[in-house]
Amino acid sequence: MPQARTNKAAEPNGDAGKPVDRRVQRTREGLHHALFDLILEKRYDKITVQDIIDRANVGRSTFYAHFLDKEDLLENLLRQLGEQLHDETVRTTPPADDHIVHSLTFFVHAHANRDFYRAMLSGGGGDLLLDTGRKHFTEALRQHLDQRVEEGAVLKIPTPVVAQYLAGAMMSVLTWWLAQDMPYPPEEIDDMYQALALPSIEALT
Amino acid sequence: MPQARTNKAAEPNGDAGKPVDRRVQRTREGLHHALFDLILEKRYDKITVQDIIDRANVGRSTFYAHFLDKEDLLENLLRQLGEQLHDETVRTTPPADDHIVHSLTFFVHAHANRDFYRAMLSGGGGDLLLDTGRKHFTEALRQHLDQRVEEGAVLKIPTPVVAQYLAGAMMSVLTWWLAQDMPYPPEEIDDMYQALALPSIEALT
DNA sequence: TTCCTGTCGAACACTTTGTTCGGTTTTGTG
DNA sequence: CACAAAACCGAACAAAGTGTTCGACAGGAA
Repeated sequence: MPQARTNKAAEPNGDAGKPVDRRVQRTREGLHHALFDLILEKRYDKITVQDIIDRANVGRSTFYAHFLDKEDLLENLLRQLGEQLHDETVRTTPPADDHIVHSLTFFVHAHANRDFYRAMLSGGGGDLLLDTGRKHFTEALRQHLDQRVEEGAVLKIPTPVVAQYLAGAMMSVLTWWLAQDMPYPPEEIDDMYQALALPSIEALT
Repeated sequence: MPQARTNKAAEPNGDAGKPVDRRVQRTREGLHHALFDLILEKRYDKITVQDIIDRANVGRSTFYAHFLDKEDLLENLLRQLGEQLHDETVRTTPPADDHIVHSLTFFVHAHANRDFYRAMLSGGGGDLLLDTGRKHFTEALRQHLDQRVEEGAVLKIPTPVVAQYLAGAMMSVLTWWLAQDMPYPPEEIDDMYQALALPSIEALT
């Protein structure tokens, strides 16, 4: 078996440059694709392992040789999408920025993958997606805020609270925006978010 | 059967004052209690219908005569807790208030029922609880904002967006606070929330 | 080629779900 | 009290899904 009973994707993976058997790559990608496609077709929580392996044309035992269960596979898939988004952010965002944080990238990414996001959020697997997103965002925010503190600013409110507050607000607006079929373009909804967020931050010092 | 295949609790229930059979009341309460207790003991998503009816000492068929499934029961339970909270809010909150909205009551309620909240949020059923909470909060906010608009204020940002933003931030902070074992008393965390929320609102006009 | 490692797929034991139905008990009411 | 209606019991069931095992096989690396 590729790797038996552990969520190996969770491991830091020391890299070590092992090229990874092609067969492994294929089945992984196949399963990722299968799940992704299926999510666009039916509620996530109604998707069964059988559905996935049928679609991916993969043996049952093979599935369990790679992932612990359906959710493990989803986590993996989300991690991948997350990295994709992260790269995009780095590439797109210019070094200096008058915004607090790259929130626009989130909206753009969500807009680009709107079908997936929506299916995810209304299909019962929303927790994971939102948690992942919130973590990314919180982390970025905390960095930004800590930097300010180092520059001598004194904040009235602990940074974790602020980060959590803003990240939660972000995900909430994002969710709503998607659920309403995106009544505004990404730039516009982001402007609103920024308009709401900035006053709070300025009032902090 | 009491009522066959519909989530009757979802019905507006025109009341009509039918006293409701004692047996029905008992089994309902029993099931509510059972689920509540079980949630304090094990992850919600690991709880089975069998667990519930064993604990409540109720026949299998009886369960399905009252609720569609485990989730339906949970929704019911949450609705009840929600009403409890609502009553508390009405009773506690003085008519005039310098705060935007009764956010403190949320924190107090969460603090009082901290075990349940925490178990819920980390047990896989968090979606429902947060959704319910967010809806309550959003609704209250929207009323508040609409009132302002009627008084002649012009808002730069549509009220639904603002309500969603603030409600999401609220639930996020609440979640974090609970996950961290409530490092501050309810009043203090609420002050922080208000301190973050008020500037946004004032910047709206 | 030669090994090694993944993959196949059928079979299996197990858990959970939701329904059915005849028989029993409890309520509300006259 | 008595009696009909309503609710409950519980065993049995079909159906679906889960996760594991194992011998046979095939594709890839060296």
